[in-house]
Amino acid sequence: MTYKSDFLRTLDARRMLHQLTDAEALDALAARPGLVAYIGFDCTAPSLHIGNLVSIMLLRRLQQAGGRPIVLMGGGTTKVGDPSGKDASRQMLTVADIEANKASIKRIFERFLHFGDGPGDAVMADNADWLDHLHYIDFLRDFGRHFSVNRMLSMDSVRLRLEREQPLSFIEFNYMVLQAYDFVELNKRLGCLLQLGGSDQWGNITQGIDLARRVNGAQLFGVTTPLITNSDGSKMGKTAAGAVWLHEDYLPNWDYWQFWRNTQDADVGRYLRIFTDLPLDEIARLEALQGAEINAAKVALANAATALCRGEAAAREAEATATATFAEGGAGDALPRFALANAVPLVDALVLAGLAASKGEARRKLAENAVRLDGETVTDATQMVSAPAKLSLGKKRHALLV
RNA sequence: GGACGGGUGGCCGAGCGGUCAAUGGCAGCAGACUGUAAAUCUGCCGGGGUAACCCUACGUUGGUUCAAAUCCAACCCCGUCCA
Repeated sequence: MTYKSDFLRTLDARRMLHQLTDAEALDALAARPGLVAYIGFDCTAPSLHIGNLVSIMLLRRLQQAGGRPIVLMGGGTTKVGDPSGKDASRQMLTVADIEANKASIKRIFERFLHFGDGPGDAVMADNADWLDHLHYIDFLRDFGRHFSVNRMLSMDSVRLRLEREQPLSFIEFNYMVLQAYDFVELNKRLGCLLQLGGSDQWGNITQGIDLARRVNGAQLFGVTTPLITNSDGSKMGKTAAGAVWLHEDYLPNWDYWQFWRNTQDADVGRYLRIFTDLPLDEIARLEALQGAEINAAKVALANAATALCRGEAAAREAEATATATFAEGGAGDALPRFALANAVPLVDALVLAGLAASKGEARRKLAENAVRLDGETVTDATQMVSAPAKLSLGKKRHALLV
């Protein structure tokens, strides 16, 4: 269908729509300014990662379309743990960890959203504010009676776990109940009418919609995005170092830029649409590039995505470093640097520079002719290395000893 | 509470007294080919050591044995069914 509202039209054009409830009514609602929508973020790690980025972009697009985004920190729900899409229950996080994660995560959103008190400004909420002090019996009587266990058992998040005979504890079983209640609470407190999320959140979202209708007759809406995978079907956002963190403290700008730069050909257009604000006609042009020329599209993607999350300067520095390092065979400023006071054997230098996890691995890589020192292939583990020098493992990984 | 099944390296999953640092698959890393792509092929893939070799590891703790991931005991955890 064609949407009247900027918001849904944009999401559709950028292929960020998976499922939505009552499309026509929602479209009408979104066509008026000031639609309030929320997404919840659990505080399971001190930084969000690429997997959360679609959700963040969703809020950004809402704000760009004149809506009001609510970032809901899961200060309360993180204490319970979402079973969606998982086989094993997450290790229980301590309250102190959750608080620390929350404080750290909050900072990320300021890059993507404008916060404030105006009608279109984003606001931050924390479900710990209402979940931490729930009275169990009251809650069961007021809300618990609206949940059908029969139905909950049929929801993917639960059913798949049970079918695979994976453990599911009662605490996790409660997660969707709490998330449903969040929606009702945000509706009451902030006039929130829409919950956004990844496709794995559909069940949780519809539970909230149903609960609101039963409790106070409100009509709420839900929109989910498709699960973003690489075109080869693998999970997006994994690198050698693990997750691709949005937070600079957990992943340097250079690596963040490189992550996008190394996107597979087949994914470039899709990622440009979802993860950048570049105009769609520009994206169409970039996407159409053939052969080696598509590298230009990848640079554009890396620049735009990095600029959003890390700032323009970071993007420019990373691009300059990439040119100096790959095109010119030299070394750019953004390469990782490691202080080296005295000459050390090559194996130790490789470990120090983070190119090998252990000396054994360093030796193996040397034996594979994978190591270069200032551009020359080296194989002698006992060779002494002193600063300044550029160490390279393979074609892509470089480090400067200074 | 009872019966049965199970807990193995990042994940899945073999092994069920020695030849086991542990088959295989996935993921990952590197090499070749390329375009810092994909696909494909090749090698590597617990730690230390130039090496011989040493150390750590198969839920936990003890035990049997010359020798245990493999046998025994207790305990912890999980699943299925029963109460």
